[in-house]
Amino acid sequence: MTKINDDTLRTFVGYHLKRSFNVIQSDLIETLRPFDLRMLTYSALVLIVDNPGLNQSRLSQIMDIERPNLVVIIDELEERELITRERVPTDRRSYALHPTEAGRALYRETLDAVTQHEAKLLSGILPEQLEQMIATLKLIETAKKGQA
Amino acid sequence: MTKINDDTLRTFVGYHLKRSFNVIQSDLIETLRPFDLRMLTYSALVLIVDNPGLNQSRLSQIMDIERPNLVVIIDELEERELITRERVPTDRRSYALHPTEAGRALYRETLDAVTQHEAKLLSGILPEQLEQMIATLKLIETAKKGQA
DNA sequence: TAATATTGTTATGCATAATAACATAAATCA
DNA sequence: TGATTTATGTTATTATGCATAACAATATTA
Repeated sequence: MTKINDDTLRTFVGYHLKRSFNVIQSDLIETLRPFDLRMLTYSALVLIVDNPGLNQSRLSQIMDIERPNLVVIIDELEERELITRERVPTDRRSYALHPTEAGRALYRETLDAVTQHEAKLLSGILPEQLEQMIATLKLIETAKKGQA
Repeated sequence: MTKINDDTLRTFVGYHLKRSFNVIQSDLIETLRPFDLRMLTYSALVLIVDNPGLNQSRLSQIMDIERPNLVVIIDELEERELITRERVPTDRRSYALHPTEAGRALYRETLDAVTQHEAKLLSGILPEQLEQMIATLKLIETAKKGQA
């Protein structure tokens, strides 16, 4: 079983990001499965609980997805009665998104589970090291705007 | 335009990884577009050039994708005559994958382009900082195996 | 008031990824 | 050796993530 050489791809930061994200993503998917949530429905739920009243346009912006893709996510959360869509009197085009009590309860449960799973997965890494990495990731996140 | 609060999601390393990877991925997709390559076809091409003779089973392993998903990728590279599938005499089940001269030429072109684009995108970040981050990313990558 | 922009939506397509089932060939084992 | 198990590549199918075009309803602006 000869070892395969991926040195060329290893010269790319994106390759490392992708591979490590895959590890965390797999863990997260398994963590969310018992709650019948996908990554995007979970993210949306958290953001709605933390920002009650926001509309779909703003939510799609912060989630970095196109508005059409958010519709089905909101549909699902609404159908499960985790959130509500409420007409805004001052702008009848948009809906204000609010969590239901069930939504807030699920939020608390999942937050606990996700936090613990990630902590366990990353338990072998020093907190300072993770903090430093996050600082660099933030720089990358804003790199697009920063440069021409 | 009220600012949206994503502090909860910011407590997760995976959230930062995802967002920063999106930035790099967008850049990479644009970089590869002129060469008519997607991320996966590009990765496969690089790995075949760097490891001539490997088979699809091994390639799918290193690429962290299922074998069925690799088939169409290899089909595409073969149809464009960038690689060849050659029967292995000692194991007639598998194919040895080899780059053609055109495949090696495209490899060189794209390697240049991708390297330059990533360097430009990350030009505002100190090399030491990137190196430190990569070291941490490698730890995450192997975290799954490391823990129970 | 007329033209333009925004919000949510439907429809559609592409890319990534996972699983089941299968034919062919190799390896194991009993 | 022959029977069973395993490995490789493949087809088919499905789920998910993500992007664009086009549209109705409403709001904004010129």
